[in-house]
Amino acid sequence: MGTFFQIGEVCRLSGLTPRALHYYDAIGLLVPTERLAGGHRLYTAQDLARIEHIKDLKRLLGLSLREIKRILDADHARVRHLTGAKRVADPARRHRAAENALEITEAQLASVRDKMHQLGRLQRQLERQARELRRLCQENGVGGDAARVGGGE
Amino acid sequence: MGTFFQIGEVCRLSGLTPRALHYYDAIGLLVPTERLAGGHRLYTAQDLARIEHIKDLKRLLGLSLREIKRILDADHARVRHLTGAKRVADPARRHRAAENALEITEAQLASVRDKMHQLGRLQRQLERQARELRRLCQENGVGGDAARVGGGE
DNA sequence: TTGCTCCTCACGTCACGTGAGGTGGC
DNA sequence: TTGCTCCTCACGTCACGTGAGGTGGC
Repeated sequence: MGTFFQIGEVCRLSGLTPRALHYYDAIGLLVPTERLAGGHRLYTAQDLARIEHIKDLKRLLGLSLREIKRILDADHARVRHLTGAKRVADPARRHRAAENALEITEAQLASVRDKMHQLGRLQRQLERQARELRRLCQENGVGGDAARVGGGE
Repeated sequence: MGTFFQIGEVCRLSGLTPRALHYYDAIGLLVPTERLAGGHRLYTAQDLARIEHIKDLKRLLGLSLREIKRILDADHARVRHLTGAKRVADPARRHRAAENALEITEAQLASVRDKMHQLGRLQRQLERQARELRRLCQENGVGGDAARVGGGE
């Protein structure tokens, strides 16, 4: 039916290592959709999308794998409750599910904005430092306070 | 002479734990300037500044403590070579030191900008998701496709 | 049979968390 | 003497890294 990827392909596409994927499998964070008789893991395109989500939450927000699992599982469940053919019939419960999902998303957004501010602060600091160093390079390189040594190039 | 901070104060000011500071001391990343006879660590204002730098590089750029140590040590040595009374006499060597420091700073800046872009991408993605969820809340809450259940407040 | 990719132990590492038991100045 | 803060082992944990030895289809 669908197209499957072996673990080697997934590693090339995602930049993760086989060991990391084994670990994600063991803790239930990313269980491959299929397995060959010999035990070889087979991943789908959805699995790849989940991996990208995991990488984002880990590298960009610094969350633990346990927290990431909680968020992704909630997200997945909520999306299935809210849309498509299998969505929850009761509209009140559906409303509650949407509000819950919105809450989680807003929390992540707040975290993202906080990180952006902090990164902005660090950026300005580093830029100031770079300007000062460039000034020092000019001073010592072109019109320094001492004889020129080992000149040109 | 100067004002010293005991480890408890440093923890309240920085948000780190005593164990983390013990560890930073053990690996040589942050060795407190002074020690009491009983072994109690005493930190200076400069030590606190170094801690903030460490926190930034760790939390925002995700560097390992080994990499952070390398950067901070280089930074510290270069600053001392470049400025003040004890600066290196030879202007050619001083120029090289400045260029080296500039290179390290530029590398950090590139990393910061990359992170900002990736965070921006994640932010737009989350905002789109939040908009859709708000739409779903409206649909199910105000003019849904079924009877209203358990209404107001 | 030879490569290649994959597998499962299992021990090592990094950056601490978490008690366990002991010291030292108001 | 009683608290309080601090200390040093030392074992546990999280997220993998790194071989060690074995399986399975072109």
